[in-house]
Amino acid sequence: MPTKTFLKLSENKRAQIENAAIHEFAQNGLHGASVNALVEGSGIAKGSYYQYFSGMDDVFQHVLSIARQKKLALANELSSSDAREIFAYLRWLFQVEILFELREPELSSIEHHAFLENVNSRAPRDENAPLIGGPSFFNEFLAQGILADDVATWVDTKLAAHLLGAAYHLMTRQLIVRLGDSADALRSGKTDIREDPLTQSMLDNLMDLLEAGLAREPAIRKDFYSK
Amino acid sequence: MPTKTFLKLSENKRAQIENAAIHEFAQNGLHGASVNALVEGSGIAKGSYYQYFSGMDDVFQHVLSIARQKKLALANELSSSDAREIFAYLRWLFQVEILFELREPELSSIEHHAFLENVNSRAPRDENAPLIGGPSFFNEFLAQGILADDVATWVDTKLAAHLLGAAYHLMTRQLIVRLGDSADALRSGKTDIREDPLTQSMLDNLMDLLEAGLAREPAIRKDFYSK
DNA sequence: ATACAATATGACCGTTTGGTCACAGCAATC
DNA sequence: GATTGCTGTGACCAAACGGTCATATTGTAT
Repeated sequence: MPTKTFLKLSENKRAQIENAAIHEFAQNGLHGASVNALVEGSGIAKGSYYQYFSGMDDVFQHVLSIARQKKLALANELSSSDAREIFAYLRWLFQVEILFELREPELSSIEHHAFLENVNSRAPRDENAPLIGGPSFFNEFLAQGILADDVATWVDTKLAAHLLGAAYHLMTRQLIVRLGDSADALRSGKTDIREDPLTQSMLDNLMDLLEAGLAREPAIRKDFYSK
Repeated sequence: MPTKTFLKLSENKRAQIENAAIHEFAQNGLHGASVNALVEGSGIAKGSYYQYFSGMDDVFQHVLSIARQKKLALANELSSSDAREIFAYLRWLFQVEILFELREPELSSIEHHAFLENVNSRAPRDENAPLIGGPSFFNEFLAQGILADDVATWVDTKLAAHLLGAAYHLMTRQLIVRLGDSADALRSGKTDIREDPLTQSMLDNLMDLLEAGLAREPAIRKDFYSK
């Protein structure tokens, strides 16, 4: 984490440093970034930089925490109408993710980088943080779903949690591509995402895919094939 | 692609170079690898290396093609009993992927790196290659499924294709972790994956998740909730 | 005004990076 | 033996890398 010296910095100076880091990491991820680029982008001396952060990892973690903070704020802003039902909650999660990607594309990119670079490594995950979209998050999510009788008991929660995690992290960009021109209205807030027909129809489709797989007994499913 | 000089090399020398590259890329991906490491691992002079390849990308593409080749060979080896039904084919795909990860973990890692680094970048995908697991592959897969009446017509194939792609690339390692000790028997070939109860039960669960979402009319689904 | 601590600075360090190139070795042709 | 063309080599390059540190500047307490 940053030193106390950094935390004492003036608002705009800190913002300048953070924005440069956000820009760099969003483009190149953690592994692709360079300290020199971070420093030059910040407009301060290199020595100062090392007085604020212990190294690149430190900066990345800090920026990542900013991203998560902002997403949390956005999530609070977009209150969910009926989060009790578990698939309504999942749908709400995707809406938050879409809005976050639209409004804070760089911070969103950083989160994706963090997720993917974590997946990529064979190192054991950090299970300590029950983060939104993290490895243990959807596990807990599904466990709750079973308790609430929204998810079928036969579902292998660990397996399904990974499936949800993959969908959660990899689907958003595709959804946004599909939004096309109507993305602008969502980004600016002119359209409420909860009432945007295109978004909702895509989410209908996606949620149907997921919900059908999670909510039903396979024996019952087999009896009522669509064909 | 490699120069003709490289293709004229003796078997063991070429293998030595390729193995070094495989090792390096499996560990660090394309972006994390270094030319120097590739050269030193190969035991040849740097000048020679640049006589074989135009640069790191070139080596990576070559190694990637090796990986795809080997996976194809493995796929041919593991003949599918009933590939006509589309979900049986999907199940077979996952089995191939599991075996590939078990028997050629480094090549598999390279493939995953290629996929993830591609996802990560905002650059447009290469749609020219209808590769197994590639962006257009599952699209075509689902289109066929609809024709064969295995997939419901209401399914948004592009959306679902991305979901399948995500599952395909991110689930395998989790599946293998869950295999635990029985992985060794599969790796050595002592157990046929098509008859391994643990594998099949996990695939049952995974396929149920996917199949239920893809095969059924949402209206029908809603009538027959498991609860 | 003085003293002392906290902060800011960029020149500088050794290392590693991707890439080149003049030269050496070698086999085939004349 | 001389000539030619292909292959192999590692010293060498400029640039970039992460990181340090003596020094300069600023802030604060006395």
